[in-house]
Amino acid sequence: MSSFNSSDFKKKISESTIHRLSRYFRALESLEKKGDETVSSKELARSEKLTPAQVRKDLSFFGSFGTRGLGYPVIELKIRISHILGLDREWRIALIGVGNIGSALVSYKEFSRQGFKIVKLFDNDQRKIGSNHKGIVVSDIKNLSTELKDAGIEMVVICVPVQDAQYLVDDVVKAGVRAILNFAPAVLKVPDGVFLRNENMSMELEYLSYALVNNHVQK
Amino acid sequence: MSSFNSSDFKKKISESTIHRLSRYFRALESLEKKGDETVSSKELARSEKLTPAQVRKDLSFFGSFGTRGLGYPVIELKIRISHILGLDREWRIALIGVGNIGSALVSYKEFSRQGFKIVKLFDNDQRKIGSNHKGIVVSDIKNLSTELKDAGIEMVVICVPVQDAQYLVDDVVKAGVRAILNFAPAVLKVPDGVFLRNENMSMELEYLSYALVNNHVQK
DNA sequence: GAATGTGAAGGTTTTCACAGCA
DNA sequence: TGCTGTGAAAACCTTCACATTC
Repeated sequence: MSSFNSSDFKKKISESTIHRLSRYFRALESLEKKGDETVSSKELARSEKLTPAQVRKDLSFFGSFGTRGLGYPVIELKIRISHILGLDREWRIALIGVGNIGSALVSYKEFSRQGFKIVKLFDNDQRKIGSNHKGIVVSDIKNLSTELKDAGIEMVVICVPVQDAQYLVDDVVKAGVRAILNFAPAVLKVPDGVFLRNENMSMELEYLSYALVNNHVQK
Repeated sequence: MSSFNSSDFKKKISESTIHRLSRYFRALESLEKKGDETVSSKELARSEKLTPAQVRKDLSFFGSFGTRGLGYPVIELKIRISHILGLDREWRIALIGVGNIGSALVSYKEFSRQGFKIVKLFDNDQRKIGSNHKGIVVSDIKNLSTELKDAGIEMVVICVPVQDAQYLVDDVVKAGVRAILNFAPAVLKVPDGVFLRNENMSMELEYLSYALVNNHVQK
């Protein structure tokens, strides 16, 4: 990029900051349930095992939400963060690959609670096509492109074997979807402007294995 | 810690480096399958979307595995990394909470392929206790402590509702287990010397939501 | 007095760039 | 010549410390 004007300038916010916002959001939900009206950076930090300065810095990237001497208003801050993260709306999601992991995710309450609504399922297995999971009928992967468009799908979750992942991602991108969550242990290519995140459930077990073998000192 | 001698001195290796080792390991498995005998940091980097310098630096923390002018020997490097990560052995794992996610994980091939063997299941639901998942009979959570010890369990995977997670972790720690993978969206406390990792599947969807809403430029 | 918001300091991770070796 | 191994530089992220505000 050789030039920019003030409207397309945006300070790069780190991935860690965004992940911590998710955590603050959850902490605030539980404070709201408890009936707390305000919370200090110190309290928020303690509940998430962070430093107060970290909490304040993270929030300061997006505005000044607190009151000096008092702290942050729980409900308002929750609303602000939900807006920043795009959690103040519903997302229409399709899930491809209704195997072990896939069908577990269809029933995963945490997704729907946060506004992530799985509304379409796809598979290539004739025995699965037409079957019903939590009220959603599994579609044939053949009709992927048109059905993704017709259903107004904005995000796709990929739960297929590793060898099928790349060509499915290609199809999904062709259908105009710009956000993909991939559970297959594969490094996938997507064009610029498409957001891809990977969820690798073995990785954390491998970290534990490393920690035990090396008696690694936990930070 | 107020003093150390050379034998317990260990340079702190970053979490990111360990996670990248997992990725190199998988890449090497696939290179081995392809029959490649050597690989350069450049090739490894490209396949994982990293820089060659990053690959070399990561590996250099653990030794000099390559040959100048040539690259790294695929099979030997794979063996070395598997040893560093503790993947050259089997781990005996218990899974607590045989719900959606829990029962999907029991059948998750990637775990067993990597030497993570789920050998015990626990639940507190009478309808589940005694039932059979992939050849493993679900035990009553009441007998957790003795059964964990008798089975020689080294790692525990927690897939229970958020409100049950902390006291179960406490019991697991009391039973002498030092590595825990937690799928509940809770911030759990463990004493020093116990390794806890969290797997939060909503977090990456939230990141995608943030990216779409802010049209965040992907790095 | 209490707690935010934020430049500056400090620390960590990544990248650069090149000496050294096959 | 080609590619590793690695100090040094650059980039990035976290923490400090304090002026500011309620």
